[in-house]
Amino acid sequence: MEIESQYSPQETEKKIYQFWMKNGFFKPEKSAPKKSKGTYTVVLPPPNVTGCLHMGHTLNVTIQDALIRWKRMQGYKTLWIPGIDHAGIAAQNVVEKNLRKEGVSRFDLGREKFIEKVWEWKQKYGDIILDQFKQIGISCDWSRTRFTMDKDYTKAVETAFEYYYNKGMVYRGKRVVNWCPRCQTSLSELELDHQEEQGSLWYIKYPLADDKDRYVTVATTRPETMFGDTAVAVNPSDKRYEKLIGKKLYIPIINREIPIVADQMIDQTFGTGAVKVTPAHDMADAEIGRKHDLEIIQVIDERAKMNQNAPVQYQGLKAAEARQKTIEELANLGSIEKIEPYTHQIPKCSRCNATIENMPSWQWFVKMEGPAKKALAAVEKGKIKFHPKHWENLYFSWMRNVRDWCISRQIWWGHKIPIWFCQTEPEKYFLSVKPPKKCQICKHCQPKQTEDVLDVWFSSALWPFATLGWPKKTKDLKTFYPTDSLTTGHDIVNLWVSRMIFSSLEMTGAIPFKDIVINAMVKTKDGKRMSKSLGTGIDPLTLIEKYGADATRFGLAWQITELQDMRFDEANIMAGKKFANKIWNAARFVGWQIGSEKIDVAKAPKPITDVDKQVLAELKALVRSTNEFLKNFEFGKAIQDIYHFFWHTFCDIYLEAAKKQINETQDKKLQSNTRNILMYVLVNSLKMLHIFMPFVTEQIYQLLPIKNKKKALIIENWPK
RNA sequence: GGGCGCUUGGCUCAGCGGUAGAGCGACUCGUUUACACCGAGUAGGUCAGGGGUUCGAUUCCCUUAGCGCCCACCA
Repeated sequence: MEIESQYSPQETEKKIYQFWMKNGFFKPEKSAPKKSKGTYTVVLPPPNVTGCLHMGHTLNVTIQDALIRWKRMQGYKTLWIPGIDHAGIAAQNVVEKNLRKEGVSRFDLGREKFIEKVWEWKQKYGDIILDQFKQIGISCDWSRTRFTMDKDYTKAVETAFEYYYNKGMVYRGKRVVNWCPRCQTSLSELELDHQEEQGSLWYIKYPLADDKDRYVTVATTRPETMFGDTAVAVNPSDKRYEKLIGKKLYIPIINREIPIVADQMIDQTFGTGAVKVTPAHDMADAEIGRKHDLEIIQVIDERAKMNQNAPVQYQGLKAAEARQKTIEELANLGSIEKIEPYTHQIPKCSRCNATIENMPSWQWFVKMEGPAKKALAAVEKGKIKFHPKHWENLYFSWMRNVRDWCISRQIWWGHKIPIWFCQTEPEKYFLSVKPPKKCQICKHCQPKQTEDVLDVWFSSALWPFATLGWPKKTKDLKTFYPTDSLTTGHDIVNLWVSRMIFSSLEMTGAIPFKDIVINAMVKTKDGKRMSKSLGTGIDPLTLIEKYGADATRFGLAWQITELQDMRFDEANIMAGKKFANKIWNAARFVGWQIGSEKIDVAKAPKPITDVDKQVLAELKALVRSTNEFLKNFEFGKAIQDIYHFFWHTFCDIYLEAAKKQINETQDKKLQSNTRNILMYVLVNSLKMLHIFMPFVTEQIYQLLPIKNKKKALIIENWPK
């Protein structure tokens, strides 16, 4: 073989990937043997349309590709379905931000036009993201690529909603949400930034109703919400207030009567141990309010101004202005006991930095009691396993305390909830997936669909089966479902994995997957989060360009342990590049020793010398341990062992010995046997290496003189 | 506030009841007909601190400190 002594991934990788694609090796129909050992299915956690490839994705798909390639070579009918998530508010944000550069808001455009814009974005960037994945060399069946807003997928979403609705599991309720007064939408916790602000803690005296000379002092950072107070809460075991529980207090200024209630939640050591409860404007207070059946009085509106429930002189004031006025008025009344400086975290809108207001709003919920029970049992009984196991704790703790799922969002981009409101009786509604011909309530009005959109996770929860065609009874669904393993980060165990499990049990009656592989979070060497905005992110595409995809994959796989974080060290990628070169040169040497004679590697040659014995025995042991490691999803150990064998046993010891066994003897039998062993060990090493470093290994395979060679290494038989 | 994880040679990490290993890096020597992205070696750690269990602990338990993550309703 006339080959360069330096392996250059950049030229090879593109060529090899095209070769695989052209031959359809990623498709189960083309890659599986006629008599397959069964199926092995994986669904790719769909990246957001907004995203571009980061180290987390790279690690995540490296693992999945190793599994899929391993199973494919073992003779399973393997399918790996890729796709993209429409990413709800994240996508809406990005497009909105882009529009803002042109001085246009989404409200200027209107809903229809805006959604068109998001679709344009998706068309443009969806493919870019998938191309990035291809650069890593992953073997997804691209012909089955799905998007969570595709027509068929939308059908699945509607069917799922219908299912819950018809079973009486969907309801509408008022709940305190995070509201951005500028963006006019509720936001999830993930969409908030917390900023430290210097504020004050005001100690305000609330007089007792039956004895105006006595009072209870409450501490608050938000005095202006006092007009919405419907109780004062104390800890039941707080001696100071024991005798006051159940008595009434007056809210200063407005002199409305409110009860003193007892609640475990109250921290006796904070402030005065007595808390004003404003169920409308505080999540915690809302919880207390629910427990004690308190009235909810909203005093701040959607624009963060005081509404008609506040005293007249306050109405229309911004919350901050109202606070000032409240303090002045309280001071005049002599109701302020003291003021302490207080530093606290203020929630801000991550998009526009406006201060978030908590306020009650109507939302849609799915009852979780039934689904959670089933989902819990599936993991408890071991039908679904977490790897590493301890991650199941995260799942259990969430599932055991799960609250009803708020599935509605007040954004524009997403699946519209198929609920229609009667215009005659506006409180009444009905379900209709298609625009209804007439109102099912009053039979004569023109019903209006809710503006709300479903939580993105509602649709991603259906991913394992909706990608296979559900609710249609497709051949794919029948063949490939349930899937086998799901690989993802621990950050979305509750958001996503849990929801896939119960959704699958509800919709299909089956578990969505058997094994959940939790991959580590990739952090910087100093343990910092990798983030673009912090400038701590590392772009995997740059690494691929610099060292090659094989090296990048190797470097990441090498660092896989059971830990929750991976401190990423680029040195390992460099080691990967060296290793790729080592493999390349070992193969070059073997090819050189052999010439053009085709070697049969179907069976292991018989050893003659001690080194022969050693290398063959170690290879055999390696195959066994590698299978064991992979079965247990211990990828780091697997690649480290293969590396060690290849470099130190095969190259350092056997190759050196082989030089002597071939060149320093006249023994023809020993010479040819040594050549056979060289080729045999090389090819079998390549097979195992292939699942982590697919490109170099395939390239070498293509060049080697082997008898009865398969068309490609990717469909070769896994060593026995 | 609660929960979880981590703390082992310069760096990234294994390991595990009987006084420590790998890769990278460093150093020494060697090799220029597979590979200098190489080979053969060497140095380097009181296994975060304290306490306990034990014949014996890096390994088990408690505790302190630091780091990280998740959850949460400190007004």
